[in-house]
Amino acid sequence: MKALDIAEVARRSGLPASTLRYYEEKGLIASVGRHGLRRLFDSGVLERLSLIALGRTAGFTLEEIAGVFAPDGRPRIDRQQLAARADALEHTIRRLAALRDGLRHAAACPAPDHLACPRFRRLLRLAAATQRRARPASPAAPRPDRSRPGRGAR
Amino acid sequence: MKALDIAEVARRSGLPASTLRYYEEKGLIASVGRHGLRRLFDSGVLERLSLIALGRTAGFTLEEIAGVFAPDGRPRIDRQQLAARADALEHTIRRLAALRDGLRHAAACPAPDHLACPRFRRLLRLAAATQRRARPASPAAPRPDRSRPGRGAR
DNA sequence: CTACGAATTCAAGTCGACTTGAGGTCAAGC
DNA sequence: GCTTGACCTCAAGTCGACTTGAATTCGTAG
Repeated sequence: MKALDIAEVARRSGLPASTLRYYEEKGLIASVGRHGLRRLFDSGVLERLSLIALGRTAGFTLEEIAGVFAPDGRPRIDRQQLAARADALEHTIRRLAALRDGLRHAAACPAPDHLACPRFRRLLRLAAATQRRARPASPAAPRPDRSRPGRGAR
Repeated sequence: MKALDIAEVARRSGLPASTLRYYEEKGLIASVGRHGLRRLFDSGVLERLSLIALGRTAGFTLEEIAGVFAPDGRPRIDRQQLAARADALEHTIRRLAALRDGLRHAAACPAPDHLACPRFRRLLRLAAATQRRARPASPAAPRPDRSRPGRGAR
């Protein structure tokens, strides 16, 4: 495990350095030391960043994600809570699957007004029924695309 | 289709009136008229709100959601774009499924440190690989729960 | 007709997650 | 040993999505 400087972590993770500093400040990641002023990260931080990204994709706040790690830094094992989150996630996944089907159908359906299409309405109802006070989720649309590392994609 | 006042729509949709006004201002919904100052909504707005909620769950911004509706208010049929969004969503769903599996496994796995568990690491790698600049997603965690209409969720 | 309470408008505030900018430091190359 | 450029800190700004509050307007019950 050789130490990586922030630029290297940024390059490998695709996150801007500012975000890495921010994450450190929030206690989501930790640097193993400094070289002068400069932070040095252990390469394990990359794995951790993957985990964080994953949690973000699932809609957890940074605080919640931080809560999954024990103070010592390793993932904490509150089996009960983990299972609960998995269940909630399952729920979200189902809603998203319904939306995906709805979109696909809308893209193919010849009906001029989707709201008139029975199939579409069924999907809609299903999705609405599945709904249970969910917070916004996320990454779906083809955006302007400021992809590369440089600017932080969010 | 009888006209509903904002309180009724709020009650039935579970959204606070302030959010409904905000959505109207943003062009996501429209009132069919006024009774004095008071907005009147057509009951179809409820369906539309479901669609909006669904889009939000999938991580679309309000602007993006608004973009899916044609100026006349019905869902617009840009089949190409719809299909693209469905694909992006598919992608997200897969990541979330990986996370769900990871969580379930973590809740069950006897290994003291999940990062040491080969199965967990595999899921992590998979998730990291699947990752392609995705925006935050969402609703997953069991929160403090300020459920009812009153306070807006999120 | 008056009072009450629900709705309205508009400006400002909040929250999470970052980004930006000004001004400072320091290790490495020349 | 000096310059340079990557990094640093800290405060402030931004963006999306709403919420809150003050001041005002009405429809309706009494």
